[in-house]
Amino acid sequence: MLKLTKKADYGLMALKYLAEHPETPALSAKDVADAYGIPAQLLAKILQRLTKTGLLRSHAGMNGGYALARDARQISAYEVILAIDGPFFITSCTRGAKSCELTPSCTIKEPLARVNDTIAGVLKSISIHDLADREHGDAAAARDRQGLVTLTV
Amino acid sequence: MLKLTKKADYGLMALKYLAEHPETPALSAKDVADAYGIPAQLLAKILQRLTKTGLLRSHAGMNGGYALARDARQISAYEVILAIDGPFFITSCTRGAKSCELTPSCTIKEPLARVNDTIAGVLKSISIHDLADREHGDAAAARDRQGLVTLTV
DNA sequence: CTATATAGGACCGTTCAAGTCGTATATTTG
DNA sequence: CAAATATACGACTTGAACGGTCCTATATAG
Repeated sequence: MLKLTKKADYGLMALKYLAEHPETPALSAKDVADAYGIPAQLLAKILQRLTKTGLLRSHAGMNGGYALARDARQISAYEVILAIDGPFFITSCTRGAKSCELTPSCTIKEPLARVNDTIAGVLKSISIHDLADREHGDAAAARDRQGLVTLTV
Repeated sequence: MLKLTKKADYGLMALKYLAEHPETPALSAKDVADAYGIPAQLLAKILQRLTKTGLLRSHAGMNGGYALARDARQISAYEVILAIDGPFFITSCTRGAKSCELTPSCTIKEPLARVNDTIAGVLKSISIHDLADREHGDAAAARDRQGLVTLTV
């Protein structure tokens, strides 16, 4: 429980891979799938979804494939997960939902909604660029050393 | 996705309810279930599990039931979720696991493991007491005002 | 002894993630 | 043009996990 779906995992891995190969104009779903040993057809659908939500740009035909629609720094893990898995909520009953099935009995939701927000905040603070090139001495590495994101719950 | 199971939800609600009724020596699973409209048998098994993990103390027979084994301040949401749903990990491949199926292809896991730790940290910082009595002017309310927990990612 | 509880195993239905298949369409290249 | 390569997309299958019920055994208060 509290798991990312494999699709979201695959999506993040694929975007990271694309971010690591900025020289190539486009990489096919098969290219990426082979690189990670992911089912190609499944990854294709994931990338199609990311294209529809505007995170990727696609090009059909030979030598076609996918490329990041924006700079890797401008794409957050949150966006990717949201695009693939849809909105996530820790609790069954959301704060936004007008009425939970157990209303008003479910008094637990308000505090947990804040946990939810915290998680979202963390995911928003992580970019595809952070996932890639973690070994280089850049912002991501600096974050490693002394902690960049500070959240208040 | 990234959802708590209903069982964990129920467990948190039940503990909160117990924390709100410190005067009664014990509340039966049925009492709590009725209070929230939760299936009694299901809740019973959840409470049994929490008893086995030491978060609750049980007493069979008439006027029996469950009571918190510790002060509500000393029981974290993390413990409850862990007891009910087992260890949770954001990614399929854990940092602890010696080899993920995709090793070494899954290069995404390290950054996400830190997200995982962050979430765990947030859940550890929330006690059953925080869930209950949120309206009273205590630590929980103070936390509302200016933020208590500060995490570094 | 009886009513009320916990304890716990067996079982079932539904849902959903994960993956496959098939087909239509676009595009490059020979 | 034709063939090869890709995206686009809907339908389908399979397996596991969640949510929930049922049944039985045991403990205990009155």
